Amino acid sequence: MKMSEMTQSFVLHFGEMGNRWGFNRTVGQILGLLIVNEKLLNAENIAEALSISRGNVSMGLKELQSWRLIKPVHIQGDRKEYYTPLGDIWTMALTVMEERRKREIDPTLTVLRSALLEEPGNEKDEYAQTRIKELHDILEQATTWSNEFQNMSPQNLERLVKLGTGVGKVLDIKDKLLKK
Amino acid sequence: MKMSEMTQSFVLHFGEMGNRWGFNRTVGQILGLLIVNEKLLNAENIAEALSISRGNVSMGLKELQSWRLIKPVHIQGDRKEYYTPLGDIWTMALTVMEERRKREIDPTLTVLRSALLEEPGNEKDEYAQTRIKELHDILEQATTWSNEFQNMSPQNLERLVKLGTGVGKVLDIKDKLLKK
DNA sequence: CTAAAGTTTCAGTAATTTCTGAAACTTTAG
DNA sequence: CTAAAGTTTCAGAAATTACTGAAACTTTAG
Repeated sequence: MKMSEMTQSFVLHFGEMGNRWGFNRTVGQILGLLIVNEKLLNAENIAEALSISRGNVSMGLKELQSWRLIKPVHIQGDRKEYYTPLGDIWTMALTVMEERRKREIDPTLTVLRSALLEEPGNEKDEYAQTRIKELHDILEQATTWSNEFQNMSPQNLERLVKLGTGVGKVLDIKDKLLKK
Repeated sequence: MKMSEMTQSFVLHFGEMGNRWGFNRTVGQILGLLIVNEKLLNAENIAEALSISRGNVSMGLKELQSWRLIKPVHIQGDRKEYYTPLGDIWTMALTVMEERRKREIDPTLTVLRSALLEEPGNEKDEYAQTRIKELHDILEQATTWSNEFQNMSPQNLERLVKLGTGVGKVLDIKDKLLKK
């Protein structure tokens, strides 16, 4: 499993980026490798290609599965597990979005909600609660929206995205509708 | 600068969350504290309230300014700098979005673009490039979209968000309109 | 059922990130 | 200009996170 120079540099950078995207460097590299490789890879291939330990690969594959980004594939007559990305790039992007929401927004919402349930003890607390409420409302809205995305048909989703710089137009259309 | 119990627990959790949102624990705590406090705070107040070192506060304030989330305020006749959140919660949410895009998506796009410029050396590279192109297109689209958000008028933005679960419906309706 | 092939776990170690506190630097009142 | 007040920097320490590799575990061909 020698990587071509292009793949090599892509995978390396993808690892760094994975860092920012919510998983660690090696997990990012594994994902990059699986995305960019047409052939299925097993844990051994991956460890060799990335020069990381077998154990680390195992952890990484597990994490990527928990993100629902890859899946194991059995090959007839071979005892090894092979891995492949789950769905096309579009699906993966949506999945990453949703998982990040779960990991970043949901826990914050929980905290904010419990703060809002408390009885303010004084004016300072009252001020605090109004700010917390604002935060809460925004995050809740973001959640609603993210769900909307997940449930939209792929075609509609694509059309919405293609609308690109025309998101504002959607609003105009809504106006026209309401006037009828 | 003693925090009420409510503030205390909010700030602590906000620190943990800040972690996931792109800055470190103390930076998150500082931001939480500034958001939830009506009164302006100076570096000393913050260090005391959070029991962290003066130097660390200085670093944190610097980072929050680099995120364009807070600004220093001079008070007549006081030599200390005071700090306050920059803009309302809504603006801050947009700012965080944009800054994250800059830090997460933009560098990735750069890497992908340079990979696409290379001449594929064989079929494997060709396959890799098609996947990389797909990724590139999605991230570019996301960027376009994020810009759209930033530039939208606050009213339209609010209306779009309020649309909530109705974004899909608007598309359906658009279809009907176009058929006429 | 056995043993070979493969995978996962986890304790210890390595690498990275964050934090402290003292020294260096900057600003301004007098 | 001086010194007091305030801020920033940064080297080293502490805390956290990631990685290795060997041992434990699981699966399956025969």
